Amino acid sequence: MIMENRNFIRTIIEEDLRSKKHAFPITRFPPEPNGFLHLGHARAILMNYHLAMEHGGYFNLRFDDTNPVKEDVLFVEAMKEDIAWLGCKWKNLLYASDYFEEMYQRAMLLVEKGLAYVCDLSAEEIKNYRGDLKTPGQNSPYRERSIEENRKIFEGMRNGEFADGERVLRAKIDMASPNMNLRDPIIYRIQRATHHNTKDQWCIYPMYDFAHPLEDAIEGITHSLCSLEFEDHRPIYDWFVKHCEMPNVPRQIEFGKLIIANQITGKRHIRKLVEEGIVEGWDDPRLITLSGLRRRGIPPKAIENFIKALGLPKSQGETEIEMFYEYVRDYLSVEARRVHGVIDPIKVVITNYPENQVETLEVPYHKDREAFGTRPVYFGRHLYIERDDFIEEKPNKKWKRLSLGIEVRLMHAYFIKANHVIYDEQGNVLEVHCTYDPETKSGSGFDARKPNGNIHFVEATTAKSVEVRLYENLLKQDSDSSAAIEERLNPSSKVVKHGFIEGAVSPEPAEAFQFTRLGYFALDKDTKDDQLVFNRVVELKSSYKLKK
RNA sequence: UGGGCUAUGGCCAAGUGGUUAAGGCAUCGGACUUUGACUCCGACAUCGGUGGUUCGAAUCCACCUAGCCCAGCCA
Repeated sequence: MIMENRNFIRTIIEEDLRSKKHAFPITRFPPEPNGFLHLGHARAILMNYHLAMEHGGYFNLRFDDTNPVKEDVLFVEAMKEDIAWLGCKWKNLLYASDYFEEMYQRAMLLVEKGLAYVCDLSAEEIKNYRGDLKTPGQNSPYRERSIEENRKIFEGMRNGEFADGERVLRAKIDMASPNMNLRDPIIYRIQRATHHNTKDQWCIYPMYDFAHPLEDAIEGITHSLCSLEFEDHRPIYDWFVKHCEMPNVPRQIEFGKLIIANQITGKRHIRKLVEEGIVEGWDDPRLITLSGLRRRGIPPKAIENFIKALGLPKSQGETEIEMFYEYVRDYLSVEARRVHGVIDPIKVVITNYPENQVETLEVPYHKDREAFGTRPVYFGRHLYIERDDFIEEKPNKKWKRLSLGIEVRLMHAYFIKANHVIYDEQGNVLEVHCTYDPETKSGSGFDARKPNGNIHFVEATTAKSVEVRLYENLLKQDSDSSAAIEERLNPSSKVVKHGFIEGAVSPEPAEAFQFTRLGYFALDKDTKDDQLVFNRVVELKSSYKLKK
């Protein structure tokens, strides 16, 4: 796979390079540090990064921290970790707050040019003067203040002479514009709050529409990518770059953000789930936050492949999570070591195998990746197999597993035949007594009989006990997206099982293994010395349709 | 007639006047298989609608329809 779609932004960049408009592209990812990044953000991060790198340019990480009341260093650290994890290396780590002085000076330039004025209207009044979608706005009575007066008051704003919300600085554009963003947008507001970077140095903070184009221009960003809802802001973006006389002229280009169907990404919603204990934190493996995906064991490269396959459209769709999982499988299929694990065990006793004897078989970690080496797999009288792999009576000709009187191959070991079943008081299968045929040892070339399928197993006396967390989608499959989240929750989104894995395997943190025939599993951070804990990353696909 | 944007198979998405309308996911067949996985073959759309321009249109024009965004001193 790993098919990368063409996209219109790449075309624009290549044209700009060909026409010598730019020598190389400079992009940026400009998050506001006010929450956690999720899979949707991965499109913006990876596309900005790769589009720049592919064309010999570079990529900046810039925190758009212009609103201290919503932001926190906690989030900047988390975001840095997530972005680095995705493999995106920023050339410069920057903060909008680094430019507060220059922004102030540029705003003053606007004042000097008669293009900005201090407005004393209250928030409520400004709203009323703005008109609505179909009605033009009215000019503020303060719109024609003298340049001298504006300069003085704006200085006063900076110096803390006014209360929060008492005055704002506005750009003088057009109160009758059909584009609401051009109706004399506010560019500075007074807000006494301690900023995570600049502390109490400022009591006025620039608004996004003013700050963002300046940030881009200051850094020499060539292509400023953002999502569709900012299309209406492009005229004002260009207006500020021009009238603030910025030497570099970045170009804003909008694309459709990545939305994954049937997932929870809203900060409010996730916070609520966390507070109510429905999920275990922002990094719960059922969430598609980047930290959740990381904890679950999703390889970052799989995210990159997925994002590249999706492309960068100008339209706005909703992608099914299954497509993402397929890219995870695609990657892990090649990269994950294989190991036998039994998640819902039943005991098998090989009655013709000596007690207290265990033999060792050398088995490759991946049959197509010799470099992965081999591991010792043990075989003995006492084994575990998957409960689903045994049914007393073979149900139909398609059944390729163990049944009474039926012979299957234990992968990498021997053929066994089931002879007898022992039940517990409730009538559940407790043990299956089998016999093995020493002639059928794997690798011996035995081909006199064909087994009724191949199943995996774990030798009981050497096995490591593991806790396995099986995840399903947090929300029910076709849940009505207009319904309340509480009603859409999938009650079996997390199921904990206790099973066994091969004794000789030592899992590395964050490494995803394939548990043969079951799926991919990675060690969770809850793992303790005496208890391995695995998360199921994704199941294997199966064309087996006789599920109960 | 506020403004801006989008519309290609169940989902994602290429395509910018001449292609049998890429590719991926899903689905359905089949081959292979010591993972019912992987891999491999094969099947699977006339491009929101209607008119028009053209020798020729998903690609140009007109009208229509549907959806999304904009009235924070949020980003």
